[in-house]
Amino acid sequence: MTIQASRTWGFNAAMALEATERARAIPALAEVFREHGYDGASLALITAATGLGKGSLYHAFPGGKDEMAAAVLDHIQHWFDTNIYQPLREDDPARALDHMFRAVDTYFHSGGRVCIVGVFALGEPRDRFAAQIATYFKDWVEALTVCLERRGASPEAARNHAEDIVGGIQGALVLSRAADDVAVFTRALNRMKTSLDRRL
Amino acid sequence: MTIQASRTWGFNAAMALEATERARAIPALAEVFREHGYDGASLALITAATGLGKGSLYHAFPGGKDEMAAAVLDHIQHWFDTNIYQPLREDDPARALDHMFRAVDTYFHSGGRVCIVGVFALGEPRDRFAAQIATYFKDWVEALTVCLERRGASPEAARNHAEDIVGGIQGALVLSRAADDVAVFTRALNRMKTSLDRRL
DNA sequence: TTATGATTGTACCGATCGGTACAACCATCA
DNA sequence: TGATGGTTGTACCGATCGGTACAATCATAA
Repeated sequence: MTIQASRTWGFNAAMALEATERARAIPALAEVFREHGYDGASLALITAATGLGKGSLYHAFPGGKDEMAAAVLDHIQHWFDTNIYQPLREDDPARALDHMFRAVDTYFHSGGRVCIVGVFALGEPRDRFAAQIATYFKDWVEALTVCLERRGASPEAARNHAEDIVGGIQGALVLSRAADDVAVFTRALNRMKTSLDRRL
Repeated sequence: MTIQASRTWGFNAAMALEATERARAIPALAEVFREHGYDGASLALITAATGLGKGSLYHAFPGGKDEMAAAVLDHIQHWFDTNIYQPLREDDPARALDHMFRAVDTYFHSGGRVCIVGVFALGEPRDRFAAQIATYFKDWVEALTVCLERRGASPEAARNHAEDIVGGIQGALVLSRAADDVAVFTRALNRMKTSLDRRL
């Protein structure tokens, strides 16, 4: 549709097309990496999930699996940045926090979905994507710290609480997945939300 | 030494030998699975880490990688049970809690070491070892709940706090690994320790 | 309609995977 | 010393890995 039309644009249409093809493949790629990890995401699984043959895949991602995973991480980073970190830094603190918890609950399917960045952080591709992994969590903690400070917490108290929350979310994902029970995640999230009132 | 001597014991010496050979290999196996995950732990890495050839390896673990990983999980479960869960259930609560935090800090090398069970829970071998993974966390939460109840907390408060702590430890391992900074883990652990006083 | 160039399915590559088979080895015991 | 049986190194298996090459295909522009 839009793709077919874009073919007639002329000069740099190829670049735009390539970009939209990449973007179109990323959700499926993310799901494969999320469910099988980096090593477990074989080309066979990837072609099946994306519906793209090896030809198209390596046309869009000349760097192979490495570039696919990097693109997925970039996409996630961008999504969290605009949808969660920015509001935490700039919007009304109470509103931004409430929004964050709702967005996190939705994004992780109430704990039924695991965090790719967390999976990568614990697994073997840790070193390959170390920078992107570190940035994801660092930005989250920092944005949340800013938000809690604006809400009245001292710098150290805000940072401590922010680390507790971001870590708590990751831990809740682990426990929820281990028990195969999304209620674990939901409970943990609710406790963090109420802890906002208890802790200043 | 002891192994050579056990060769002359007679009748069921073979079984004892096999058992000790298994036990001797388990620490190295655990390290490989911890650092590379289940899929990433190739037979090449395993033979290198254990110093055992394929012949010996499949003699001690006829079930292959599956049995090796299961043996590692069993060993971990047993270690946590005797060293952490049992004291939580039976010893003086304050002493058991203090002991738990110290043991956890030591076991995970202050966050430099990752939790194999957590890695398995998030990764692809999740279904294969689902029962062992679920038990590990369930037992931990339950033992900790018992301890907090004996310390005076209500059943729900105890359970909530226990889930927060076990989840918090797992989350702190993720964050610590992502940032490649063990201080993150140490800080989180200290905060949990002090939260014991704040929360009843 | 034909020429062009982007797109893609498919055959194939060497490497490595987990696992098996088996011959050589070695300490024991008669 | 020679026979025995547990132990182990090594060659090999089919399958699959990530990646490459390339010919067939297709929509477009002339």
